[in-house]
Amino acid sequence: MRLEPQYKELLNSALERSGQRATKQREHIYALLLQKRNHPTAEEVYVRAKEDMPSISLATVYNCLETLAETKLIRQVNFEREPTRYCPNLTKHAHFYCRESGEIVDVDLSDELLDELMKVLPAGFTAKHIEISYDGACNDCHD
Amino acid sequence: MRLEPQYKELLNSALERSGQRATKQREHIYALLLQKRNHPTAEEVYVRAKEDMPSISLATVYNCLETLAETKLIRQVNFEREPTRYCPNLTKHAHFYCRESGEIVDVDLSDELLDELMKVLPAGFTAKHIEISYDGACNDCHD
DNA sequence: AATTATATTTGGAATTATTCTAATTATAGC
DNA sequence: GCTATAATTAGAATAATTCCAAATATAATT
Repeated sequence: MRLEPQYKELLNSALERSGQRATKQREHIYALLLQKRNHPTAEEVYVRAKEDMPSISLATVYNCLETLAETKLIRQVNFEREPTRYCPNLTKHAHFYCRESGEIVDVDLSDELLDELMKVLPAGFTAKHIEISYDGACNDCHD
Repeated sequence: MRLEPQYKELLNSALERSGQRATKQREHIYALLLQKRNHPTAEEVYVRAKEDMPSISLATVYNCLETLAETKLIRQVNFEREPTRYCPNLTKHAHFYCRESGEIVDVDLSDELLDELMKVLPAGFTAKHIEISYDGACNDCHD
């Protein structure tokens, strides 16, 4: 697995900005998230990471995911009663979870819609973050 | 603690509809969620439930919360890396979580806004449920 | 009101996801 | 290359939740 130059640059500058070091493990995990964007859990990332880096540990996978999330290179995605999943799509989007096929799909959100969502907050409240999760049936699983 | 007649009615018919029995424990837990609407975790519900019903077990608290959620008398509320919380407000609303004070506030959502959120889904996708969570600073904790 | 079938509760063990810990190893700056 | 410090590692610990099998309660029937 290869991390494309523009992403390598992005990773290095994000790490440097936050005073953290570039390591093989961080690069590898970032690369595999970018390469197959299927919202894997930490456990799934671990399995995939070991294919090319058999000595990596689960604790390191958690550490790397934490670091990448902290530096805003990836996002955490949560669904009810599910382990946390990880997503390298940095555009403004929500997630749709099809409980039948298990598939998770990114749903783009316009700035206007996000603005409207901010406007419904009570006076004096400011949100740093909105998480929007849909769940239902995807087009392969209409019921 | 007393469950008001209209809620007792609501509980009994919901249980009957789904072929489940009315029990002291279910009634008690429903009553305490209605009485203090602060989005407690299962553990917090357990502590409060024991005040008036010392013999209740944690497993039962989980069972009752599960039953109440299944029958749509309460909703589960999830925040990143937090235990599930429970909410008896059945109107359409989102949740705002103030990480500083720990307070969770209901945010009413109009049907129009929910409609717009449904419209941004890709063709062929139908959502049974949308969960919207804000997090930031509440009016007591502006930063 | 007793009997019975079945649902529910209970305490504890098991599981799952995640975090912590202390020793080893790697990195970046000199 | 040396040194200081950060990151990785394996395994233990924790937190939240679910599972299990025995005891109990409920609702329906006699």
